[in-house]
Amino acid sequence: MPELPEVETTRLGIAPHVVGRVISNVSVREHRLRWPVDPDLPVVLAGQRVQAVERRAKYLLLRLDQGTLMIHLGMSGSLRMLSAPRSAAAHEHLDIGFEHGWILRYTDPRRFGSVHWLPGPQPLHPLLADLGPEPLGDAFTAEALYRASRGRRVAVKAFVMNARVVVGVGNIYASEALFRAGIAPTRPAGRVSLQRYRQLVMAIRDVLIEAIAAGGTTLRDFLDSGGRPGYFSQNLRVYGRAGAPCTVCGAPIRQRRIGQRATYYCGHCQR
DNA sequence: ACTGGCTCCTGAGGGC
DNA sequence: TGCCCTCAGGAGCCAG
Repeated sequence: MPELPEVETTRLGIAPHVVGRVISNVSVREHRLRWPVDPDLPVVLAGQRVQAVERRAKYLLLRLDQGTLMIHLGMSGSLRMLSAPRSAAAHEHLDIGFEHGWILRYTDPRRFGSVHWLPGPQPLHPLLADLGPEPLGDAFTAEALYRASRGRRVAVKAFVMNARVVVGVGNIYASEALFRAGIAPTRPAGRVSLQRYRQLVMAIRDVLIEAIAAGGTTLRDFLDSGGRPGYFSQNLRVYGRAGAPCTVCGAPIRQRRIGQRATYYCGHCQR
């Protein structure tokens, strides 16, 4: 489900409800996520105040008094704010209850997501250690992409989806950004010019910013922390549009698999 | 060092 | 209505 805009939408949605609040009780109904949830989590979290809600890549980072709660939503995860207790339905694996009565509820049918407790002030968890720059930050530049891509034969789409290159570019927005930049997704990363990487960097930034402004993309089931869908799906130009006319030239949008992921593109506009 | 392929898991949708 | 197959917004891990 979530790509970076959906994670950011979630962050913006939960922060006003939890920052400054003290955790009163935590219940874990299902420990078997991508990695097992620490059985001591309820004891560890109780009594701690939330200082901030940050994001690194697609990881949500809840900064608490004694450390960081690191949450990944995987492919099908979501976080909801509940204003009062409500019995848990299937796949609603974890609740974080606060002293003001609200509950942060984690749901994840496929259980590809994760919840880690990182004790200490500035934890550098192994999962965060080798991540590339944030796509909306200053370190994400065409020059850096160009340099990192020389000699690489991997398809440029797989290249920009590699979290060591740049984080937060998932399957939907990779197709969308490459379309906007006019670059064929199959083109080897090492055979994209600096000028075209400039186009791509701008396109990635634009598409992510627009998607965040629209509240993310709801394809099947994405709902934000208040239970509302995102509206960016109305702005998708290629993703999920196989056979439909290109919005620029009218040629049918094509679909193929790159790196085991569905990829959409215009064979006429993208070279 | 790269690259491609596999894997975790549940649910939805299509074909028959 | 039911069964079987394919596919799904992530990403860590492994063999070659």
